[in-house]
Amino acid sequence: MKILAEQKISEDSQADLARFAKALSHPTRLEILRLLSTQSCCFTGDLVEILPIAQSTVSQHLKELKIAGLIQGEIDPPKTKYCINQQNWQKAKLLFASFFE
Amino acid sequence: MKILAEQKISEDSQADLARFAKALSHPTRLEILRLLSTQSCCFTGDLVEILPIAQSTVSQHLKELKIAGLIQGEIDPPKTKYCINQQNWQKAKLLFASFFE
DNA sequence: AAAACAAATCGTACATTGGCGATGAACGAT
DNA sequence: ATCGTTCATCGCCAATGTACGATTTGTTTT
Repeated sequence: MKILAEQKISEDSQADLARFAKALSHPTRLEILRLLSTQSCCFTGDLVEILPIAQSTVSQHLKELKIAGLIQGEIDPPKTKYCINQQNWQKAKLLFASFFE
Repeated sequence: MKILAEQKISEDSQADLARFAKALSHPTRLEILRLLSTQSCCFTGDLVEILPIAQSTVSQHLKELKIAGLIQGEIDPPKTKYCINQQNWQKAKLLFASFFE
């Protein structure tokens, strides 16, 4: 029972790790995360200015990062402010670290 | 000059990180890497037996992992033996660790 | 109510991925 | 030389990802 439960957890962790890795697998998303983790937060508009891609594309990458759980956005009308989701950021950090031993 | 060089290195590292993350973004590839890192090596056939997917698909994932530099294969006719590429494995480990601070 | 702004979403185009079966290539054994 | 084994590659397809411009949504200001 215990062993089965642990296997289940391990499988889930592997799926989680795959999802996090997928979120990190695009240079633009890495750049967004790097910007958000150095500055504590960013408005979408700031990112659009910095990144050499269209506003709609930035918005889409932000959406993916949000779905992956790595960032969170709060509306501060008329702007939206994004920051790292610290809880999942730590979780991802741990998952990667333990994957590499 | 030094600063520019460091920025270049940093950009390259980000691209490297994205490529590593992409290689890790599929559960099957994570499983392959996990198997290879616990046992020191594996024949393709062993992986095909363990994994619930077709031989050709396993072979394709192995190819991707090889291109990403995370594994290396040596032919031991008629079999092929795969193992972790330790150098790039360490590189990936460091890149992920420093990305998460 | 209208205009202005920020950001999300929609619709479209194209490239890439992930899966499979079938075929090909390399090699050892018969 | 043929056969069997092992693995890589090919061709195909559906599904997903990436990018864009255009439009919509939501809010503030005029």
